[in-house]
Amino acid sequence: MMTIARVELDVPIPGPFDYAIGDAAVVVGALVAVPFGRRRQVGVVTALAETSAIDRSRLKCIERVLPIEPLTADTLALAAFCAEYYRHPLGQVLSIMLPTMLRKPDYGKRMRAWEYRFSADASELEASIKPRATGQRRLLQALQNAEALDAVQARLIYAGAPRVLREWVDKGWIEKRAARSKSAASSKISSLGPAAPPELTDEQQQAVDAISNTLGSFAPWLLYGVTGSGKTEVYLSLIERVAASGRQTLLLVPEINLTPQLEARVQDRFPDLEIVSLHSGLAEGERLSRWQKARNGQAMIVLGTRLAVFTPLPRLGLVIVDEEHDASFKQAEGLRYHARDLAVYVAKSASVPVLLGSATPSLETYANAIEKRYRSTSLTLRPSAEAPTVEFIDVRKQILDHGLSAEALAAISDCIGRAEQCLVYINRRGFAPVLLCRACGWMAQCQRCSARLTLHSRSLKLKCHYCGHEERIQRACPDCGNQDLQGLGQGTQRVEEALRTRLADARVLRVDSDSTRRRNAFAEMRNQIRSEQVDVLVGTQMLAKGHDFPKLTLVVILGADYALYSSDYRAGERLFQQLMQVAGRAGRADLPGRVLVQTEFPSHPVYQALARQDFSAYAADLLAERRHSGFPPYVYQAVLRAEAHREDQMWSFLRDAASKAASLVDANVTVYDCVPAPIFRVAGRYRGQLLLQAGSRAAMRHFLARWHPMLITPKASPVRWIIDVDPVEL
DNA sequence: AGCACGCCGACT
DNA sequence: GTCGGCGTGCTC
Repeated sequence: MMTIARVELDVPIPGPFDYAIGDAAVVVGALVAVPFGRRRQVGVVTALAETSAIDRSRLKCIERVLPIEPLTADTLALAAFCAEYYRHPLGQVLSIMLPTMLRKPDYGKRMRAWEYRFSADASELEASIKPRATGQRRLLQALQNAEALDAVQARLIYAGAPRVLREWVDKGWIEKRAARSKSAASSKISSLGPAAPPELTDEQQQAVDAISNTLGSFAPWLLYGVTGSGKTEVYLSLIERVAASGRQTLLLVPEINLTPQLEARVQDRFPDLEIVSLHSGLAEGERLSRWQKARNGQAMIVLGTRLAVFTPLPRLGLVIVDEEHDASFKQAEGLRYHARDLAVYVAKSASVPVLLGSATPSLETYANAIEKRYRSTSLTLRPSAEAPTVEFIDVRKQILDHGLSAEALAAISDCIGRAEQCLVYINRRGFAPVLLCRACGWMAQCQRCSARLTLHSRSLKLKCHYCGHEERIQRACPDCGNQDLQGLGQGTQRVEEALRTRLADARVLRVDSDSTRRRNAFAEMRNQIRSEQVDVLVGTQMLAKGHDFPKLTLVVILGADYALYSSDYRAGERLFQQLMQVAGRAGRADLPGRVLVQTEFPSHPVYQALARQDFSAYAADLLAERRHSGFPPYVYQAVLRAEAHREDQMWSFLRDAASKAASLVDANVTVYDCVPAPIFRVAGRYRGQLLLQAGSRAAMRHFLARWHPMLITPKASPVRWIIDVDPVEL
């Protein structure tokens, strides 16, 4: 008779925690509410046992089993893999995987809706409220205004409402009764009817056939498809086949902004299939209900951002990762998982194919394809358009007007004259990246970070893009008093302003994370662009990804050179991917596209490769270089990142960790030096890092499994640290 | 991470 | 005199 349950909890200390099983029916995978310290938490039962290392008398009892199907062995295995591979506490991994509503100990308890109303004259109640108790007064008012007040509203009006209302009920001033249940408003948008599947091109058909042949077994695929070659059509055809056999497809996309668009397209194509999208912008209840639909097999297509990779899918038939090279598949904090890599794991454990699609595959995936560990298939033709022409504007001997060359301005003006649209791409938001004093060389610097403040002219503020700090623009240099401070360099705001003055009639729209912060702002802008209410777009990364604007024929790229100065060996790869992406925006439909790149280094290999639109040659060069200098994908990396308010504490932690690593004498692992992070200080914390490299994933896992526990101290350390496995940025 | 207990400064 | 700061200690 198993009497003890091992429970994983969302705490940063290593579990599991043992609990006595009362009379509850506890099974492995069950979600349980347990007392923990002075609070209650939801945990996941990972094992049942008869004995515990903890004294029986100290064991607490499981309070309740949440009314939800237990997690399956597959889901638990995925969590365990993540915890082990990414060196993250299992309880926290499980907590990340579950919709937040399931982390509440009272989930599914009969939360009968109560409502309150007066049962007697209000005067006695009114008199009882003390003059300063404003919350209680608001409650009273709400009771007077409405016939009845429900518990949820009451809580919103005043956080202390539950207690106060109980008191008033006890005193007999108000009464509590069950609320009449509101009928759930459900209005499903009816579809226009199935969109006719377009005829596949030969290439598309070949890809679909080849991949279809591997359905039913694990097979990783690279779908290398140039921009505009119709990768999505391949996805849809495959989804159709998979769904026809009663199986689910998991479709991962990089950006939340792309999900509604793709969701609409998929839904149009398959009006009879249940499709759910999962992303971080969802309300909690909504997320839970969609998650349930995925988990009970009702949803045939699950579309989502990286988090969706954790969705339990009982009848999984195919996994697709669109724009697989995109860095946003890698979570940058907490559990630093890579959704693309986990997608491969998920496909493998479900014995289904996984399709990684991109016009500029990551070098990891590309190397796998070249070396035949992955199968590959390509789409090289753009059925809807010719490849854009790429030209360079050498800005070395030019005077620029707010960063714009005369040629670029002329091209933009021409483009507008033809009633076509133009995109000015600059991957920097704000007005100018630096505020400089020409007299003494002072630059506006963030007090808490080793970073310069970016000038935002619209809001008249200086903002730190690392810690979010904002301050008013100084009138004069704090060092020498000079009143003539200048913004140096270009950001989206400055380019926007310059275009507005130079091209007075043009309708200019800026699209960056500042201008799209408002809810729905992005969707509105997209509609404006598509309905041709805009001539010139000024934007960052955000505009580069996957959007199809048929009237867009000219792309002007500014300020790309800065990436060439980066110390990160991946900068070249990322720049190329970005440039290819943004160049791909030009000239779809029947209008030829043109790309103008302003640069000081027109002959740099990255630009030459862009001009030839030749990913494979450039990738081959980069791979040769990586192999030669011993970088990924030929080695596997992990970084120990540490930060502390006191610099010396950060360094001593890192050095100690480095010497512990060295003490493990593992010939398969190289331990590098402790170095400062590229942004040494962020939000008042000093940051440093230690790089490790291993010849194989297994070697790294084995090493980390031994090393990681050595770093965990019994008591809280002033140093915050994390191991980043397979980092995408150093 | 929470959330407690515990021992020293500015205020109803 | 208290309210409240965050140092350190524990959670099956």
